[in-house]
Amino acid sequence: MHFNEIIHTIKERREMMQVTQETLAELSGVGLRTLKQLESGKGNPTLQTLHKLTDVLGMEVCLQVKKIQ
Amino acid sequence: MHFNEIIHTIKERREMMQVTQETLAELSGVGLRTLKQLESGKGNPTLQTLHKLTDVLGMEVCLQVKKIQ
DNA sequence: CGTTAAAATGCATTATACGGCTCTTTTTCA
DNA sequence: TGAAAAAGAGCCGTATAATGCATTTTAACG
Repeated sequence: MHFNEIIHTIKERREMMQVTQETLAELSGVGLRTLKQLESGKGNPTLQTLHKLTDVLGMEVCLQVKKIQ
Repeated sequence: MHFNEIIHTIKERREMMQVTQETLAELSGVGLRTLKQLESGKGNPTLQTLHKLTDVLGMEVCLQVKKIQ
């Protein structure tokens, strides 16, 4: 899963849950500025930030062996 | 997948491939100091760092919907 | 339109990840 | 059990992620 995909997934999931950036920021404990930066594709979030966000979104970060292409 | 699991997976995978921290650091472009810190459980890697490492290890970061427990 | 909510952006500050260098500790192996 | 390799840890400068605040832009809707 590529960087952009990960970011996009977060945004998509948030919108699917009909939650504003502001609300997600509050619920997750991530700064609003940080979330905005992330979703607009500028940023390189830490694992912790990613975890805080995905947690609220009912998702989780994982590692998996790459599929052969 | 919890934080520690992710870190542990990286270490496990590296050892499985019989690669030293030093070699993985070189191959991935991640600083040796950073990798050491990571594997010893101290650290909060950025997505980029994680990506560099997992890439060399033939793995990838992904998001998935949490399973119901 | 005009209004309002949501999202994006600029600026500035603080916290911390990254990384090199060196030294210590642990592990490995003949 | 002693030497060498690998891993861990301290010190510390640099880059940048995280964050707040204010402002601007965009989207939604009457």
